[in-house]
Amino acid sequence: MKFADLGLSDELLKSVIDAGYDEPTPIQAQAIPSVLMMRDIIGIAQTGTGKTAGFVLPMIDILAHGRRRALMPRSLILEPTRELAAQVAENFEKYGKNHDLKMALLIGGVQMGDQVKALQEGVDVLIATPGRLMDLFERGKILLTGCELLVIDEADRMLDMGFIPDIESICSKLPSQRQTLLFSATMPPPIKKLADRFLSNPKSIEVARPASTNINIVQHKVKVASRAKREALRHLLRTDNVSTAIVFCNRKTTVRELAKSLKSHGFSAGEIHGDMDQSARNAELQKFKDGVINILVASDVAARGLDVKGVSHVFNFDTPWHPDDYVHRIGRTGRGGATGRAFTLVSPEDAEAIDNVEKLTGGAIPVMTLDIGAAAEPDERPARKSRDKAEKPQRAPKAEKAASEKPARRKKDAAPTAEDTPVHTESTREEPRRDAPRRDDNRRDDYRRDDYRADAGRSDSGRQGDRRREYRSEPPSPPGEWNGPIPNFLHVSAL
DNA sequence: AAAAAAT
Repeated sequence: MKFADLGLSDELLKSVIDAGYDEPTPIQAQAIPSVLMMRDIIGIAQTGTGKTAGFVLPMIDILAHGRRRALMPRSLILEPTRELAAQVAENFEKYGKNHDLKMALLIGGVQMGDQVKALQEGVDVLIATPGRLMDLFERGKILLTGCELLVIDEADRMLDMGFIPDIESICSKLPSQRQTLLFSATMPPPIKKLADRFLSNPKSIEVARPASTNINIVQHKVKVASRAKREALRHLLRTDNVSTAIVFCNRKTTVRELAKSLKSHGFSAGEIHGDMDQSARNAELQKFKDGVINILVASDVAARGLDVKGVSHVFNFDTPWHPDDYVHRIGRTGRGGATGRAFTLVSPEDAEAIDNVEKLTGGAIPVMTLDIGAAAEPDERPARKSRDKAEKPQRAPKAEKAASEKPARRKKDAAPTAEDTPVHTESTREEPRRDAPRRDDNRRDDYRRDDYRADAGRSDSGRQGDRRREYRSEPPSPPGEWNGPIPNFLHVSAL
């Protein structure tokens, strides 16, 4: 399958080829012809699957016909974060260079003046985060009645962020005669409901199972006492052939402190999180893209969709609370067919979270132990379960495990791991058959955690808080499996 | 337990 077979115009094909692409990704191959036929689409796809070009390319051809008018954008793309919106705008610029199309990027954190001016001059494409779009709409700076093409990107993320009421309100301002494309990595009931309400006879396109991880990413979890995390990270940064890395933390404060610490240890690091103003965020991201720094310490503002070429490593300094975020974070590496490496530093506090991640992704992540000193004196409690002991032989853990354990269930997980994992790798779990039901359990948990009512807005957080408490009051799961003495620190040699 | 998004 070639791009030339998808029905795109010649001049558009030229920009695609100039950008270095020849073969469409699966989602592009499926989405582009349908979008060109003006179908509504529900696309279930992770970021990194080429989803953006999947809608940007056909949109350019659709918009090539017709005229733009002041204040009346002809199409609208909604994105959950400013960075994502900016990225989609870059795509439009790249692929639309042979077309006379105007776009406006409507995001918060920047002056409204230029945005208003662009709207007054007339735009073909509006790329927006919901907040700023609503703001401008309420100020009467936009008319959405001419907007006959709508893209709702990362819908599940929008849901997480409480944007669904905004989305509904925006949808109701658009003409009912329009084409709507909805993309989401997962399809929880509220998103399905949204799709039922605002899409007509949509074509479903699914390219990757939700929450599956890219086969090009070699994953490890590194057991480490929480106070040894920084040292473990530095060790990995120095020894694992890191060219460019994103280090994710769960808290903005951790991001700040870690970035500072890395710098003081001589690393070329920067930071990005939501407490920084937009220009600082942009500047750090640009430094990272330009190679001025090669380590970006980030909050989950950068977890989804961020597309920086050539990120060799993703480190999870903390295991994300929400297992979906794990998939998104590590998806920042291994892009475009390259091989990436993802390390998750797992301290006892991360035990429950990593457990949820493994349930979601359907496979135990291989464990790696480091031979760094600080990790050898962790603050753990004695082992509690016999299973734990069985999994912590002092010697040759691998051989023993290999005999007793079934291979990872999904080949795609097993393949890169087997060939690329250092010798000192073991698997911590032996319950493969429970995978399927537990995955379902986990998903139900997801639904319980968030408030999915259509009218749930940010002002409704009290209710959400109640639910969270309810969720958390369930019986606590046992502490981390490796709370017992950490096994000998096997030397990890050639990584 | 967090983060994000309008100011």
